[in-house]
Amino acid sequence: MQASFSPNSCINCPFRSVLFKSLREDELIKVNENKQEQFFKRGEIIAKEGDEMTRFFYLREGLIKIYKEGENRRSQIISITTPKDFIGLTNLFSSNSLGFSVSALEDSLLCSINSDLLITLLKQNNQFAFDILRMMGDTYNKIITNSFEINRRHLRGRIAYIIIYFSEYIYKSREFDLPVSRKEMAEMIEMTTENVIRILSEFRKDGVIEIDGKKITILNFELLQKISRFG
Amino acid sequence: MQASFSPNSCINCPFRSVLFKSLREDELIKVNENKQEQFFKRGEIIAKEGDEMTRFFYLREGLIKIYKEGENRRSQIISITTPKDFIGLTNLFSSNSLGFSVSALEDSLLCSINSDLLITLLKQNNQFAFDILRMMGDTYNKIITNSFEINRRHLRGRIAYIIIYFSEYIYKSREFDLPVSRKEMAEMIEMTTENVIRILSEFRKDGVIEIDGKKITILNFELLQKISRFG
DNA sequence: CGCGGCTTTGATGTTCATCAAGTAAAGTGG
DNA sequence: CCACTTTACTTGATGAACATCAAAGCCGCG
Repeated sequence: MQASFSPNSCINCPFRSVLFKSLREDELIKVNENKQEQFFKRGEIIAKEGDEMTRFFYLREGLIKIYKEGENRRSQIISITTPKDFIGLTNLFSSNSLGFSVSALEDSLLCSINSDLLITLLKQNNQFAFDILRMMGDTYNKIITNSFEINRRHLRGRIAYIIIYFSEYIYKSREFDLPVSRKEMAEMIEMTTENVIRILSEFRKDGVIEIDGKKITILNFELLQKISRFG
Repeated sequence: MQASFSPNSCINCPFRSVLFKSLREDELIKVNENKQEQFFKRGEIIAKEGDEMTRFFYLREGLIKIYKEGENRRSQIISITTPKDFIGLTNLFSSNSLGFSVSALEDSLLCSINSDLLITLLKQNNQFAFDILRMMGDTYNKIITNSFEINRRHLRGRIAYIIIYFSEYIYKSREFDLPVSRKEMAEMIEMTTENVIRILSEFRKDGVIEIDGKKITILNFELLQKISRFG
C-alpha cells in the first residue's frame, strides 16, 4: 500500500469519527495546528523500548507492529496495529518511557500530537476522556485475549489461528500478502521460524492453503478453522 | 487473614488516597451512600466470565485471582489482584459482560459502587477520569509484561520467577504461605501441576528453598534470581 | 558479484506433557 | 466423630511435541 503525503486537515480526516468524534470544533482546530504527519517505510523503526514519548501517535495508513525485544535476539510481537488505532497510549499516563518498540510492517503514515495537548484535552472534555478510556480498554482486552488464545494452542493450531487472523481481521480476504516475514510470524505466535515454515508447507501439501512467497491463498477455510480450534 | 466486617465510611477509608484521591467531598459522599461491602471466603467465586457487570469492584482486603477458563478444564490465571486494585474496569467501558472470571484466593473484602455512578463521576470530574486512565494503563502494562516474562522462560525459570514474585511483590518477605494450590500455580505460569511439584522438589533438594506444605522459605535468593534469569 | 539475511528441509536431542499409581489431606454424610 | 469420598499432592516412566543444529538454495543490496 502506498501512503499519501498530502498534508491533511484533521477537520476533514475520515478517522475523525473514530478517535476525535467528541472533540468540539475549537478543540479540533488546536489538534490540527499541533498535528505532525510522519511517513515511515516498511521495516523502519518508529520508536524503541525506553524512548521518551512526548507525542501521542495515531496510525492513519499502513500497518505497524508493537513488540518487545528479548535478550538473545528473540523478540515477541505484542500486537499489530491497523489504521484508526493509537500507539503507546498507556505509557502516556503511567510512565514517560515506552514499554515496547514500534516499527512499520508496511509503508505507514502516522499522525501525532503533543502529549501535553492530549492531556489538556482529556482534562477539559469529559466525553473525550471517556472515549479514550473505552478505546484503551478495548485495545488491552484484545491483546490479552489474543495472548490467551495463542498460548492454549499447539503449533498447528497457532498457524491456523494467525492465518485466519490476517484473513479476517486485517485483510478481509481469503487471499493476501503476508505483511510479516516467517521470522516475525514466529514472533507473533511464540514458536521458531523453522516450525512456521514446516507447518505452512504441511498445510500446502494438505491442500488447506496455497503459498507463493508472501502470498497466501486459503483453499479450505472450514478445515483451517477446525485446525485452529482443535489442533 | 481475617477480613473485618465493620461498615466503613469511604470518607475515612485508608485507600481513599489511592483510587478516590481526586474526588471532592460531595462526590465521596455519593460514593459512600452507594457503596456496598461484600465478603468472600477463600475459594469462593466472585464473578464468572460472561456475567453482566453493573457494579465496579475494588479490593479492600484479601487476595483475588483473575482467570480465564479453557475448554478442557484448563484455565489460565491472568493476574493476581492485591488490595487497592480494581477489578474489571476495562469491561465497564467496552462491553457489559465480563471477559474473565474472578475468585478469592484468601478471605477478601470487596467494595463496589454502581457502574453508572462511576461513569457519572468520570464525566463530571476530569482529574478523576485521568487517574483512572493512569491506573488502567499501569494495570494492563503489568499484565502484558508479566505474560511476556513468563513466556520467554523455561519451566525452572518460571518457578523461580513466580516464587520471587510472591516474595517481593505480594508478601514482601523471604518466607510466606503460598496463596495458591500447585495446580493454580501451574495455571499462573503455563505449565502442568506435575512439573510445578517436580521443580519445587528439585529446588528443595538443591537447597534453594525450603517447603512445608504451602509454606515456602527462600534460602538462596541470589541463586533463585539467577535461575529466574538464565533458566 | 559476493555478502548477509531470509527461506527451506532434514536429522537430532531436549524439554515438557501425559499417563499411571500411590499417599496425604480435606471435605461429607451418617 | 469416624468411615467414606473426593480433591490435592507427589514420584516415576514414557512418548510426543518442539527447539536446536546443520546445510544448502535464494534474493536483494551495496
